[in-house]
Amino acid sequence: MRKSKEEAAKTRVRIVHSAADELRKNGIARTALAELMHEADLTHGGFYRHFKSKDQLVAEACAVAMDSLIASMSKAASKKGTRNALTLSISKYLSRDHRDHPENGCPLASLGSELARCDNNIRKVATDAFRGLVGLVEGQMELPQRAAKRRAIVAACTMIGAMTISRIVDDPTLSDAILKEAERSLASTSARDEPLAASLRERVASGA
Amino acid sequence: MRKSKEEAAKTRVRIVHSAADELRKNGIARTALAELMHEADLTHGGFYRHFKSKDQLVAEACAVAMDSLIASMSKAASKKGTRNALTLSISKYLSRDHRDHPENGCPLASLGSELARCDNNIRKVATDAFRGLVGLVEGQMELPQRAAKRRAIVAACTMIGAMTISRIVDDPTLSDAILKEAERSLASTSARDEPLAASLRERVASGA
DNA sequence: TGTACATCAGTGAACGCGCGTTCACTGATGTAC
DNA sequence: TGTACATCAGTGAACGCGCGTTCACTGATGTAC
Repeated sequence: MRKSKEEAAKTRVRIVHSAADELRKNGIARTALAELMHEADLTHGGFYRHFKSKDQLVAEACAVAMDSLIASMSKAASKKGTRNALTLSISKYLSRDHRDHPENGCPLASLGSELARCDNNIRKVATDAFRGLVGLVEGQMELPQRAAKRRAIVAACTMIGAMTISRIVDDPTLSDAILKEAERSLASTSARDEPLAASLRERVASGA
Repeated sequence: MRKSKEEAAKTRVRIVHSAADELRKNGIARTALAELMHEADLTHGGFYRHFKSKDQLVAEACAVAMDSLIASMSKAASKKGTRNALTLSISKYLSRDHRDHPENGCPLASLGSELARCDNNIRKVATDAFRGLVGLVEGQMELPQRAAKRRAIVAACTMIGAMTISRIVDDPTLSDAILKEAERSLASTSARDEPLAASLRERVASGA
């Protein structure tokens, strides 16, 4: 039955990926190791050959999930068109597709309140994940570094909060509005002329 | 052993309140009925005399929790001083005290990601809770109703997101910064002259 | 108003299930010689 | 290069615990007459 080291390494990766999906879909507490191992075409007994605990897997899966989100946002940002990179990134994050597919999305949005009660290791990974998201946004702002970072922190919180709430809300119209309004509000966050642009955009949007 | 209707009604309220605390402190999945009944000085067997399921209790506790948060924000907003009502409300929400005491705070922040996976009844209550928070903020804005509502939705998401993340993050400096930056960013949200004020505030803050 | 009976709030034990973790086992891989 | 043995990835059953829910019971309250 023993597998080669190479195969074992692949198995490990498969477990982490299936965990990343299951965790974001069902939450930490409701994700069962047996189910997640089955998803990776394994029986649950073998789990502890690869990880020392469920918590360790959660930490790794969280890191992988955020890396993949950031990669997909970066990819979206590099699309050619009239809109700038930051607008594209934010629009990707605040999309209905993201809302409707938490299993491929931001772990801070799908696991946020649970992460706050996790062990130190997981919180460390989650902190890095947040820093990663802030870094992405910050890097796409056309602003001096300090101001960019400060705005990026708030923008990331708005994105995470809006995504979380849009999934809770049972009224589809409100859910859509949350995403749209957050996107519009953040659209101005990148521009150096933010204030005026935001003000104008809002007047146009409200038909005033 | 039977208690009078009056006493039974008080017992019920006690259970809901102890649930509101326990749930916000430990999350939905990790809150055990036995523990929460013990907190209300009861044995767990009597639970089903008052509620038909844990989910029903979660729904009621969530509603009570949000009502109490909104009351405390309103109270904070009515303090005399130079700062306006909205600024005071937001400052109350984004306080370190709120961050450090989830058991008395916003259920959308402490339970957010779990609520997204709850049953319809709970999500309905959570939706009302969100609308309540938006309503409070909206009502304190000195803006035409439509614009106020649109900004209030985003402000509420930013507040909830910032509070959630500030509790996850393992770096106290970053945690404080998240709250502070969100507060500063939202400070301008109430004023009709938002854009310019925000811009000036930011320049002053960054020492430019 | 008093009496007899039904109701039901609260108790404490038990049930049953899900799930994290452990364990004995298998047999292919890795390694020492 | 071949051989003997150790290692260990993966299996499948079992353990043990936590917890939501149920249940028989108690005795005070509520109610019908």
